[in-house]
Amino acid sequence: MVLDILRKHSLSNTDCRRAILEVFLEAGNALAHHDMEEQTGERFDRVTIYRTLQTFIDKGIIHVIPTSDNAVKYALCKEQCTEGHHHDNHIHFLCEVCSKTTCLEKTSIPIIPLPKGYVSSQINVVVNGVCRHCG
Amino acid sequence: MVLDILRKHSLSNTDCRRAILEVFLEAGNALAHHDMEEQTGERFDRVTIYRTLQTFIDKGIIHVIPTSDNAVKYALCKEQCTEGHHHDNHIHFLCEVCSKTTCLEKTSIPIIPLPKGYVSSQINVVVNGVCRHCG
DNA sequence: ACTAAACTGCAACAAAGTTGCAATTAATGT
DNA sequence: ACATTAATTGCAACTTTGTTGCAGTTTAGT
Repeated sequence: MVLDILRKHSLSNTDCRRAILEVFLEAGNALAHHDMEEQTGERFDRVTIYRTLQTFIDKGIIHVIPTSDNAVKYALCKEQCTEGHHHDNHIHFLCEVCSKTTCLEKTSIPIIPLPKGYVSSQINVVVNGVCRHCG
Repeated sequence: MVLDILRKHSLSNTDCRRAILEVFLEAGNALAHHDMEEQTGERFDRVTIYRTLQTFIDKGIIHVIPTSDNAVKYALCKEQCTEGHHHDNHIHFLCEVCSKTTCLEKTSIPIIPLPKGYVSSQINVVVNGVCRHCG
């Protein structure tokens, strides 16, 4: 699984990359850099984690979520994303109780009417509230 | 104008508060903490600016915009906002050319269908693209 | 003009993110 | 299996962003 992802994006198979992908796959929700340090058992340097996450973004493996609490979070992309182009047009949900951020893959972003002269290239929707598990 | 705002929210009239409000009124778009330091001519301490911005948020004078480039930006609220409760249910637009963030006051946030069990309390929509002036 | 409360600046700190460089590790061909 | 090259990592140092406590100053109200 993890190895498939790395091979598919022609990334070399290293400890850190494997560990980070495993954490993403297990978590199922979005994670911050800080979470990554913890979840990998402080085995890797902060800098290495930053660089690995950046590599994954560049390759279209993960995407950044602009949360309303201004913590940068990352989540796995689905199939559609490729190197240089992300297509994560789903809604993100930030639970106020458990403060987990999840991708609502099945919801798609509605068409938003913009004023004259504005052209949209990407739309980010972050919904705050109470999630399925905490409600 | 500036004095009216301060009086209306029973805030005392100080140099820093006046300066910051003036910058907001002149700019018309959202500004980051860093912009504030610059625009006020480095006259005030970083800490004072942070605290002033926080006071304005608490009083419902400005609101925070969670932008997709993960810089915290602030913009003036319209009439509806009051102490403790913000009602900025408009869309924010981040221009990829001039990188200015603007509030699209006249657009309102569409109804977003959530999966079963999710309850929404606030929705943030940030549209990236090219704005009226750069398009 | 006086006083209490509010506000500001400073110092010190913590957290988040970046860069350069040397040492290590992975992938390749033989 | 092994040597070579290129990619990756860890470390040190640094920048930026944001926070806290405290002492000195300013504001609002009498």
